[in-house]
Amino acid sequence: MDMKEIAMLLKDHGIKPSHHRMKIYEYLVTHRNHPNVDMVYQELIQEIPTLSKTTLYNTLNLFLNKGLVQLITIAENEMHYDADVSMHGHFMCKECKKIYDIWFEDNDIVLPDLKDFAVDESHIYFRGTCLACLNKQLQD
Amino acid sequence: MDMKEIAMLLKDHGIKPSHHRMKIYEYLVTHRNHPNVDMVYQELIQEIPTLSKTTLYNTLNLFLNKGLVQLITIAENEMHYDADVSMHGHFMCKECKKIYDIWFEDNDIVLPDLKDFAVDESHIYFRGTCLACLNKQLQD
DNA sequence: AACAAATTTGTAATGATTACAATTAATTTA
DNA sequence: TAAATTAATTGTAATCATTACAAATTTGTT
Repeated sequence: MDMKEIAMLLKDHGIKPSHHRMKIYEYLVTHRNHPNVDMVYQELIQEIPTLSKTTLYNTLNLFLNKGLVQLITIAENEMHYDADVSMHGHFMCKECKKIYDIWFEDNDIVLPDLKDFAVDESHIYFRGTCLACLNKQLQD
Repeated sequence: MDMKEIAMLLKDHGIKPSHHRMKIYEYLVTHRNHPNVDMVYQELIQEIPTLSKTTLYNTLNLFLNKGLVQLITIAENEMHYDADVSMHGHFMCKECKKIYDIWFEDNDIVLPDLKDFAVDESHIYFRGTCLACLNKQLQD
C-alpha cells in the first residue's frame, strides 16, 4: 500500500492526510503486529525525530473514531491497535505477550443478533500460550 | 450463597477464607454487576473501615490466579471482575458504561479449537448502546 | 505465652493516557 | 503575496489505575 493509496483511504474516512497521519497509518498497515502506542512511537521517532506521543494518541483516537482502525483491549495495562477492521479474533500469549490474529472459517462463528442492544463492535479474544512459548517451556 | 458456602468454595480453590476475602467474594457473587475495583471498595469500606485498596487488588489477583473469578478487559482504562466463570459474553454500553451479561443458546456459538495455541480463556465482547440509553437519546 | 507464618495496611512508585496551553504548519481571505 | 484564520503538532504537567514494598497486624503453632 503506497502513500497515494493511504492518502485516499484517509480522505475517504474524513481524515485530512497529513504527513504524520500517513506515516502512522503506514506503520499499522505494513506491520500488522497489533502494536501498543510505544511500539509505534519507537519506530516512527527514528524517521520523525520531532514526533510527540500526544500526536500519536490524538491520531490513533482519530482513526478509531473514524472507523479506520480497531481497538484491541486484550492486554491488561495498555491498548493495542489493528488496521484490519474486518471481523476476526485475537489470541494473546501470556508468556511473550504477542498478539496473533485468529481467522475463522466462514460458518465457524456466527455471533447472535442481540435484542435490546445496538451493537457497534464485536470482539473475540483468547488468552493462553503460543506454540513458540510452549516449545520453549519443554526445553527447561 | 451464605458465608459457610463461600468459605468452602474458597477452600476448594486453595484459598484460605479470611474475613476480607469472604466479604470480597460475597460482594462479587451477590451483586453480579461486573464491578471495577473502586465499586467494590466504595461498598466494602462501609462495613470494613480499615480495608485497603492494596488488599482488594491482592485478593482479586489471588481469585484470578485460582480461577475463582474471571477478568473482563472490555473497558479501556480499568479492569472489571466477574464471579461467574462460565462461558458467556459481555456487552458494554458506551454511554452509561454498564456491562451486561450476554447468554448464548447452546449451539449459538461454537468457538473453534485453535491449533498451535494452548487456550486458557475465551472472551466475547460487544460494545454499543444499551436500550435504556437509546431511549434516553430519543427524548432529546 | 512466644514464635513463626500469613494477611493486611499505608505510602510511594510506575506507567499509560489525557488535559491544556503554546507553537508550528496549512489554508483562506483581502 | 502578506496578513489572518484555522488546523495540526508539540511539550509539560496532571490524572488515575495498578503495583512495589516494607511495616504492622492477625492467625496459627509449639
